[in-house]
Amino acid sequence: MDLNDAFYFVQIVEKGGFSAAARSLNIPKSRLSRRVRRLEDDLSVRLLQRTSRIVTTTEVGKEYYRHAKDALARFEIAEAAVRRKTNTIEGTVTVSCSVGMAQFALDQILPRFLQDNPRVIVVQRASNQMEDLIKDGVDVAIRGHMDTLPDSSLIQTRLARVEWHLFCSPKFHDTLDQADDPIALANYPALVLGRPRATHQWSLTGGDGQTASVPCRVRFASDDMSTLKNAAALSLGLVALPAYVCRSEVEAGSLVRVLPDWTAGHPQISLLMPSRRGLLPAIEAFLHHTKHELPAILAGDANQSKKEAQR
Amino acid sequence: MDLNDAFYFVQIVEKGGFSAAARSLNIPKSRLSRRVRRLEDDLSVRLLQRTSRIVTTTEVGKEYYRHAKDALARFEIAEAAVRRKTNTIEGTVTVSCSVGMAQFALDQILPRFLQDNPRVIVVQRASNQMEDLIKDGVDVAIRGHMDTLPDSSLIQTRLARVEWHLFCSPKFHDTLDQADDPIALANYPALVLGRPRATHQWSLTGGDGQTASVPCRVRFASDDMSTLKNAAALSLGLVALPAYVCRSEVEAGSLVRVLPDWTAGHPQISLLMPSRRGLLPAIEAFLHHTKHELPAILAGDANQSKKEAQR
DNA sequence: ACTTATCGTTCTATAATTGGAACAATGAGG
DNA sequence: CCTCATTGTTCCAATTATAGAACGATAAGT
Repeated sequence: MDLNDAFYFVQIVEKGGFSAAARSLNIPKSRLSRRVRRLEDDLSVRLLQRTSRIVTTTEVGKEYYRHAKDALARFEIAEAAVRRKTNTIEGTVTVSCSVGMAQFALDQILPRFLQDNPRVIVVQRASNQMEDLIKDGVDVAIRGHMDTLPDSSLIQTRLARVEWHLFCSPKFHDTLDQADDPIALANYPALVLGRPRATHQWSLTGGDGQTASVPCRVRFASDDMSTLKNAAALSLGLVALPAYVCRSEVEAGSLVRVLPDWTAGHPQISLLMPSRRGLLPAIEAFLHHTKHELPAILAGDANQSKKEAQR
Repeated sequence: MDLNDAFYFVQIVEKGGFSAAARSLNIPKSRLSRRVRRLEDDLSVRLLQRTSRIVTTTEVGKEYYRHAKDALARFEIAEAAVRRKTNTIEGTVTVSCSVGMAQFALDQILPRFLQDNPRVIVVQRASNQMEDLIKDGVDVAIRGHMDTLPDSSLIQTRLARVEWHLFCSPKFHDTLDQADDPIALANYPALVLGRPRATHQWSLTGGDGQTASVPCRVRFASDDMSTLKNAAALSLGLVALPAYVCRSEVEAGSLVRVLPDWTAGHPQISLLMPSRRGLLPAIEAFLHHTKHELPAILAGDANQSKKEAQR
């Protein structure tokens, strides 16, 4: 009974196929094919039902997967325990995050982490669509979300809450009829993140808890926050963005905040991990670093901002 | 990173030495020696301190042993879970069949199977369109078909051949011009299964092998055999249905068979499975049960029919 | 109704692992 | 002090697993 067979099997289940697993592990798929067959022969039961096109896990296969995955996690813990004792923080940490997070928050965090941990390799996957952490081999994901995340199989840690504000250029600000009433902002040209819905509107929350839905006219929609920011600076319209994304522009005066008493959302930023892998020292180190550094950056560390302003 | 190395290491720790472990496992000790060294190289730590006389576990080795033993225990649990399932008739069997088959044949078979196998869960998927067994996780499909099935990757077992007959109500039967000539039935209102083609016709086969194609006028088309049967009983027209579907109505006198010497098709009923290898006992039990019971029901078990008639 | 891309499996020369004997190191018993 | 049995390690022919191409099957794209 070869324990590695179980490992290969788990990889195939998680990656969703022989080829996918082979690519991910950088091994030929002929090996996987043979090893799984041997495992099935040993157990004298079919674990994967396969055609040339798709692979599905049988009832027994699911059962075996659950336990085997658990066993493998223990092995990783065993290895991690040894590495910890030998003070070797090394290995690869794969981090998933949104493009915006990459550009405006992790750009400050990751380089420092790499400096502090010279033997760690970081692979960053910036993407705006939430990927399957396990299938894509992601160790840590940093995501913003409005409501509580449903996925229960993931470990989640709250990092910070951020505020979204409305911004526009000073020049555009002058053209507003009234700059203190949400309703008055209706039907101004809007620069929106992502793909706009038919009837786009801003959901604003006032300082005293009151809410307002302001319909707007989509002038430009993009996945990229930088581009939106530039468009706003060129007076093309109003844009709702996370406060930390626009901080430097506001300080530099190229953007001004519209409706300073209202927010355009305050999502929770969470850190997600698949199961126990977080105990690997390199991942643990990344976790610690991020938990320690990210909230200050998202909140807009007051001291640092002031320092920059003084210079 | 070879997981088996960890297994060998644990054995050596538990048996107290390379030779003892080798004897216990019935493998040469040269293997153990090499594997432990490789494990130590991978972890870049010494796990066992060995002289030619005595073996002691290092501090890190003890730590690794604790976790690795734990992981191995999980693997045993995984294997045990599979063994249990392969030794017990239990688990879930997913059965795909046509709606008609579900209503008029499996309705008698499945309850008995469930009674006989109390630890088995059956999931029935009644659908008139052939689904992808593997993609949809179907263990067993029961299908009727005229010609040989093409799909080669599936295991197929012939269960029975059934006959389709023409039926109508006694009252409707009286209105027929001639009740013994296929040609004379042309253009009577027809109740047809499925979606009717532009030119619908019955393909009839006589007792002596002669064939006839009789065009007909579609009055009502439905996917549901029950509804068609009721419509026929209400004298709405002629209907072609499997004999076993209408047996009780014929015995009760609410339907009569038209052209008793002619059949309207005699499809093969087959049982399909994704693979023969590593069958779960529960599925095997279902197979056996179905092969044993279904042919009699489809053929219209004479004894049982008579018994029911006598009561 | 084609072509194309991708899937899992199979084939075979090649590379890695293995078993068993020989090995040096060690301590027990006389 | 000197066997001698037993320890873990090393060596090399024989076995076994492997990589990579070829393969048949299957969807999707055109």
